[in-house]
Amino acid sequence: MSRKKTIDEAQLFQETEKLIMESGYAEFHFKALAERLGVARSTIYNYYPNKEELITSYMVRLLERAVENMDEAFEAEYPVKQLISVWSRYANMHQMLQIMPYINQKATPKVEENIRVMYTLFGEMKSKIHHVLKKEQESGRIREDIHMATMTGLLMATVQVPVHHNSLGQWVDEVYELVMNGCKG
Amino acid sequence: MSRKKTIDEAQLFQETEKLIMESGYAEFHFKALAERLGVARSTIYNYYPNKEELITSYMVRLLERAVENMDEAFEAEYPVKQLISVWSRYANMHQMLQIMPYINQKATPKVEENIRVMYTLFGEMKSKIHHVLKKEQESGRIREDIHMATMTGLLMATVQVPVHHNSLGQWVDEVYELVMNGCKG
Amino acid sequence: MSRKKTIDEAQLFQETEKLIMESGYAEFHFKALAERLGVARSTIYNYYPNKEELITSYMVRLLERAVENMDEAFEAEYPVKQLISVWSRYANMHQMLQIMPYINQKATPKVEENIRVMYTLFGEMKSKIHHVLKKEQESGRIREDIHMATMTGLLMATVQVPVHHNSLGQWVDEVYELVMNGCKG
Amino acid sequence: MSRKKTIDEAQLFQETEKLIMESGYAEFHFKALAERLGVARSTIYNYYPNKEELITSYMVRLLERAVENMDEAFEAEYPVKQLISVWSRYANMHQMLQIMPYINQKATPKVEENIRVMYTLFGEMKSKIHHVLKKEQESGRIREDIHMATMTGLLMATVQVPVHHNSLGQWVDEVYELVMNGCKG
DNA sequence: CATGAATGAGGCTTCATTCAT
DNA sequence: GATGAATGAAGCCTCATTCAT
Repeated sequence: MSRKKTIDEAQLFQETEKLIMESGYAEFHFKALAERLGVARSTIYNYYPNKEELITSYMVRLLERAVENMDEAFEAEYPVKQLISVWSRYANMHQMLQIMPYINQKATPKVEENIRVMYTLFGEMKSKIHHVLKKEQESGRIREDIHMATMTGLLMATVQVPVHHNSLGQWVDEVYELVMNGCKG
Repeated sequence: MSRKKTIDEAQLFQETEKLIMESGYAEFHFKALAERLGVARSTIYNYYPNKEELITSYMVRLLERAVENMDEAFEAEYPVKQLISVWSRYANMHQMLQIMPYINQKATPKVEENIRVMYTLFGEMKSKIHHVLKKEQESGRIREDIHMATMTGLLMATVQVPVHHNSLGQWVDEVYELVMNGCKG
Repeated sequence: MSRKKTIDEAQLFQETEKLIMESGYAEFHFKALAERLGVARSTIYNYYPNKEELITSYMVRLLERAVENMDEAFEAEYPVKQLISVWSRYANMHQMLQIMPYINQKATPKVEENIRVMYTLFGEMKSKIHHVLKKEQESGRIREDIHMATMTGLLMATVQVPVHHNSLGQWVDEVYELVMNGCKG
Repeated sequence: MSRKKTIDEAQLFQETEKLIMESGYAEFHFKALAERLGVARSTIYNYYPNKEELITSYMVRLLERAVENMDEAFEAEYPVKQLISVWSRYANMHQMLQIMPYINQKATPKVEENIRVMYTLFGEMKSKIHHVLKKEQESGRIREDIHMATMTGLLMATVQVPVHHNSLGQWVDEVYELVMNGCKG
């Protein structure tokens, strides 16, 4: 009946991510996006009515997946290590979240909703980490004399530790080792 | 007619920082800045020829101070703790550095130079941390089986750990404790 | 996939009128029209090649009917009253004509023709009113010391008098009374 | 101190009026306006933040003047004639008011306020006409058997009667004669 | 015919920046 | 130096319209 699509949401999200990771949010326009996708700028408006909705929709999806993946930690042998591992796979998510203050959060109702959803997901995420740590405390594998919030914070901050080594696996090993046993010689 | 209001660099930097900390780089315009300073927009151009130069100059100065302060760590009793402490006082610097990708880095030669200087300063900073850690390793207070870069990274990442507790002092204590001895129970 | 909804000119005109009466010409898009008709926007192009042709065609038809109805006045007992009565039934036409300045009159040859036809019909209309008044003058029921154009104009302007009372009939009675005998006490 | 202005509000209003009278509201853009004024489009934004504010501000001023002028009628020898006369001088106002439905009335708070003010002024206007008619009724110069609203409406509608004759004075004479004494022969 | 997809033209706005005083 | 005025570049967005299926 109608022409076949030349782009789809997957491509849209993919280029959105690439664009932001490469050049930051300041360079994220529909103009640039359209150029990369090889379509007219207005075409994108047939998919998303403005850039805020596109980017927040993308971020929601990203967060959703991360939250799901986090469940792996519950069944893993070394839950904390698993957390770090999952978390590291979402390094880009961390960067994406960093741009949230730059988003015009009142653009449209849909945007506001997306933002709300993101906060909810973010809360879930923290809560899952919390649960994992709590369980570990109960089995005596994690100390109890430090505020949970600090430990959670440290764990989440590890995503910022640069990956200098051969493999992500090695990175995870080292970071896990440090987080668990500290730097002391 | 004209009130002949005068501004100086100190005010300029101060409002620049406030503006960015409050609303992020996206809200950092000469328009907004001029309003806060109570001068005409064009007046700012008598001091800085464009916004990139202003902001990068400000950041250079900030970094310089931080690098200087870092030297305290060399003489401290607990050098690593001191590092964390200094570092935490520059939380805003961390946020400022985060906006670097949003800056049009090719604006003018002066901007490019500022960026270069910043990278140099950043290198110095890492190097100082490196030295501190190295010295600690030599005196056996820090382990040697983990890549230095990972430890440095973790240390620098701690600035992201949120401060939930009463005092910054307590925060430093807890983070230091975790960094040194880990989470293990 | 496609529901194969069909539309006809009658629906098209009906929704056109409703749309314009409710929201004015500024809100008259094929986008809105298509939504109300429950068809794809592009479907309308199978009937009318652009919005100017659609709207001018609609207006031509409206005017044609009004002109026809005006003939009733010739046979009526009180021709002037009949005129006012017919005229009042075309209040919406009056509103439609008001949007003419907003139409891009050079859109297509067909549009230009429609506009021409409208002017012709409008002329006919005036001429019919003129004839009615003339005949009334001849039978001495209407004064002769006022320019015919002014009287015609006043008659046509009455359509703007708001209808505050119970019935349209009452409105016609009052306006007719005023037009014939004036406000004088 | 600063450059001298190349345009002022008066010119802005004047061209606004001309533009709308000539081409209708659809052709009223800052682009067209800027061309006529011989300035850059963005310059106009230094005066009015959007077209709705400009146009509604203009209309408010127009209405204000009309309302003021209406007071002449109270002191005039033939108040109703005076009303028609004043009213006719504001023929353009009538056209301007016609475009109100096309204005995006929620553009900004200022626009909303302007609209409110306009309604207030419009109410004042009707009320003044009402008073004049009432006073005339009391002195027996105007009939009492017709709804006031209808007479007010007719009076206000006269602005639509086209001016075919030499002078506006003549037009006023004829229309006044008709309004007072009617068409009857 | 009906449709959904793509597009271009055109209008809206915001700011950084330049300039005359 | 300080200022207010003007401007251009750049991004946003909406529709009418075309086109392949």
